[in-house]
Amino acid sequence: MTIKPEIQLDQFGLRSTGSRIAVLAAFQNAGYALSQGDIEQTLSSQFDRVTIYRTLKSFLASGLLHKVLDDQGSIKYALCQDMCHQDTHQHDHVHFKCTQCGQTTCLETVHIPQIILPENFIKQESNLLIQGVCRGCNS
Amino acid sequence: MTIKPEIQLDQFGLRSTGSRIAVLAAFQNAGYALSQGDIEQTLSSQFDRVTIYRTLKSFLASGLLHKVLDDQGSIKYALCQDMCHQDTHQHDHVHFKCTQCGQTTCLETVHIPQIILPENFIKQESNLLIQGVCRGCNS
DNA sequence: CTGTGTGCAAACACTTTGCAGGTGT
DNA sequence: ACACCTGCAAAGTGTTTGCACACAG
Repeated sequence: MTIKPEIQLDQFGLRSTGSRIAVLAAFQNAGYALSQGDIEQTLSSQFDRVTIYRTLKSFLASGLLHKVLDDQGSIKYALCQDMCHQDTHQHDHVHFKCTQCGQTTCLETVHIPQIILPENFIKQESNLLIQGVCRGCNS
Repeated sequence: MTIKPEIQLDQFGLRSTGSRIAVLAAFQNAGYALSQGDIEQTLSSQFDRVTIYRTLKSFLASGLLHKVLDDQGSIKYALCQDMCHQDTHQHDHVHFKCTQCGQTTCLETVHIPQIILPENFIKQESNLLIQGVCRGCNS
């Protein structure tokens, strides 16, 4: 189920403003990762481009969104899930980008296996992007 | 050991020109992933910025380089290794980006484990970027 | 000689910054 | 009331395209 944007914003210590509610709702509706450009289109320029950049930045900082890597270099964002709260995050899931529909989704159920690094390397964070054909396009 | 740029270019069906030799040599010397900007700096603007973009593009197309993801969205490139030839590629190794020195290296010896995707997802390619502290900086 | 690569100029796309005015709490 | 958010303008950065000339094979 989907939490009402105003409430979720409040939970993350963010003020409820028009643009924030709209951007958050866009993520909730999409269900997949969005870039700044995607959001601008979705909201059909209701809000200034700059505002969206700043909104994304504050969402990232507050822990409402996490970054999703892309093979084209365009950074995308996705909603953090239940295991994530303002401070504790849980992001070891796999991201899947479909080469047909272009959508990048979080596969919450698929986790990044533990990787053994060579001596003296310290791991802090990891990102796994798998590309291929998604369920919807594979028919 | 390092192959002479002219010979390697020829092996991949590319003409030997000044910029291509210089760019390829830059990758050989660096030993880690470079972005367009890194190359421009390394070659201290000996060549036009546009030429470098086009050189990278042709290297990618011919299979001499492969893309390396970055958490900032700036795409980097790294030399393909021995297992790679014009047609057959082998890129299931891990990329490691050091948060201190900023270098992204290919950990050729660390492979991406097999991931089991949900029903009906077809995997074509995968990219694993691990961030942390590298051997050199961890002292 | 021929087709491909290069340099320059310009266009295009993406992101950030400064500032004045508006808004949530 | 106050701090924070927004919109606009502008600058900064990264990447692509068109065209004339140069060069590798």
